[in-house]
Amino acid sequence: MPTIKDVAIRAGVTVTTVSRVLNNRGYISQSTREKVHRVMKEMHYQPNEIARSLTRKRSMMLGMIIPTIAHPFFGELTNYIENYASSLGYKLLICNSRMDKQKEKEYIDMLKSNRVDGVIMGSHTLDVEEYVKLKQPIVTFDRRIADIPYVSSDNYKGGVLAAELLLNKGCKKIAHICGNLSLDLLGNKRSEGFIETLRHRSMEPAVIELGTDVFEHSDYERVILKLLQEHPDVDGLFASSDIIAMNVIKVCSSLGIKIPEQLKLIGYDDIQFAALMNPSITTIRQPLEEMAKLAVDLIDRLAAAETVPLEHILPVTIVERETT
Amino acid sequence: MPTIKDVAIRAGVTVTTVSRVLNNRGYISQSTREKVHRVMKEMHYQPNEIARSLTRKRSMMLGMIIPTIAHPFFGELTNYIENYASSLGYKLLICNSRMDKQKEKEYIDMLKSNRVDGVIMGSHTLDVEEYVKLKQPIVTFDRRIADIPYVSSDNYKGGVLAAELLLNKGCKKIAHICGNLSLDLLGNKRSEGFIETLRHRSMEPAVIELGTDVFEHSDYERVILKLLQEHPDVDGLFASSDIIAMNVIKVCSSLGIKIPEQLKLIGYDDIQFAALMNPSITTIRQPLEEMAKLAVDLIDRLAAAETVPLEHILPVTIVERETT
DNA sequence: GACCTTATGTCAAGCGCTTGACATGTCAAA
DNA sequence: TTTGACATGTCAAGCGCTTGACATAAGGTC
Repeated sequence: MPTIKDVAIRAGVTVTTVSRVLNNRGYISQSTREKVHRVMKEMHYQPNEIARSLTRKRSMMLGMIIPTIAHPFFGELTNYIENYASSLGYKLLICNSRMDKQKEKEYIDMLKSNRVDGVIMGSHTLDVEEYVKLKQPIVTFDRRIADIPYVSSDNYKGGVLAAELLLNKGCKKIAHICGNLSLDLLGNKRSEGFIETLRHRSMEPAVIELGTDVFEHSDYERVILKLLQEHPDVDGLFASSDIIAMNVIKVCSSLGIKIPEQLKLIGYDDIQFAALMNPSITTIRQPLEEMAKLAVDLIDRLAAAETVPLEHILPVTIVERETT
Repeated sequence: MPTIKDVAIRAGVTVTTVSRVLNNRGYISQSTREKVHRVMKEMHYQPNEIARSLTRKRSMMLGMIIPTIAHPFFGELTNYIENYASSLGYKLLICNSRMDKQKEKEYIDMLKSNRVDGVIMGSHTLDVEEYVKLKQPIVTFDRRIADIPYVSSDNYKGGVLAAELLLNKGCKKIAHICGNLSLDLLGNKRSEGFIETLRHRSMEPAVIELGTDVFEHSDYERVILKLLQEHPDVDGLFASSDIIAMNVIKVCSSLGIKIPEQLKLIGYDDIQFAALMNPSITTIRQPLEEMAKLAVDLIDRLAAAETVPLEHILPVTIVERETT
């Protein structure tokens, strides 16, 4: 591959001159500029970004750590993040932590070594100090850690909305299935909002907590089956993610429980499949695209040494479909 | 951040010595090695991978270009690729081309500039010459271009299996919905295998081709609706992807067509949602994990200047579920 | 004519790391 | 004592690019 030096020689100027036209700095005559450009074309010159990163001390690279990109929620989120990041000139390095503490740690070290300009954390098995020792700008999804800026949807409000809709639909016996509450995630507020709202109406929902293993769907089905068998009178259910809701539909179908006639179901996230499911899922919609943009903007501003507010809670909306 | 020089000074040796212990080369006494390691720990030293990439002329970075990571097929594929790549020490840069020729071109340039060690192409809007000018190792998914190695499932066989199953189930009027055949993709062989098998039995399926826009699901529904209305007697349908099959289920449900009683449906890919759908989808399974590993291995060998075979067609299996 | 401004370039150090070439010391065998 | 084989380090060039510091020349202004 030709280097800047090769271009300079061929164009009959010095590397500084070539660098100047490359970076639009200093004074360069039109004719020189054109000649340099022509030579670059001729030689198929592509500036070596690695070398540039080294001198500029800026890699224009972002790291993103998530449980797995195969999960539709993270897939959609990452998609938005990559789209927006690339429009700002950033590249995206993805890291599937698989919710493994060790891997998460290794990825953090790797990202540091690669001098990424910032990291977006969507996987949270680590303790506070691990984050803090990271010197790069960080933004977190759905978790508040020390003084690291975070982005989340209004989880509490989402829970409230779900409760109110089930109540309005006349549900008498309500249940809730949520992820593992032992992880310190803001997503847990969905459950809080939901439960507290019901309690205001003197109702106590049956609550079931799932394991931390995002990948084991068969486990989901087992737990849901148990819930539905132990509480056959349940007529309203709030699942803390659309994936869980999909599993509920599946189990109900096998049990012959009709949705929404016998059981009304609400999910959370509004991933694309919520609408594609049969029946399509009523859900609490997170504004994923805005959340993604916000996260990238925060990193961008942090990288420019700006100080940014810590808390970024975006509004949710309820999307009514066929399950209610 | 401390540099190798800082470590050297603090440890009372030269940078060469530190570099040697970092890379395990040459002779280093146990005591020196330990001292250096201790100092690195103390200073929280992290070797600058950018600088290392520059001298080694090896970035240990792979680029992956796909239409969108939000699509579950690519999400799952990318997940496997990242998992395996990271086990070999590679990092993964993702690029969502959105099936946009211009973007695809820009990403290719970007990856070249960043001197990635290889690129995995899963998005194919570009013409042959664009690929060939790329000097890095490339591997392609589902497309044969010049002498670039490619990985795909046995698409033709998949089509045959689907046809045979529908026939065995006694379907009399069969239809097929496929992606856009104008793109030069190996996936088109699914349709070939399917149609040719039916013709051997003197049947001619109704075939509908979808647009190239992977993102416009509402378009899918419209087309499917039209097919089902124009051919109300269709009792067997092969969709060339599970996503399409999901849309079919949705439309059938709205039309009151019972699956599998009135219509038997087969998808392709076996993405996770195929099993989660209601009814769960019978589908042709691609061995995604092996395909992912194979692609990474190919890149790895290409990067080591090995020559590798061009064609890598992996076997498919049919997974029977509730839609047949 | 002296001085300033603007235009157009060149020089060379430095970013953090690797590595071939070279020096020095130690020790056992001849 | 000499020699050779290790063992343990150091020197310095180079990877490709950026950039502050420094020429040089051409016009303008007073």
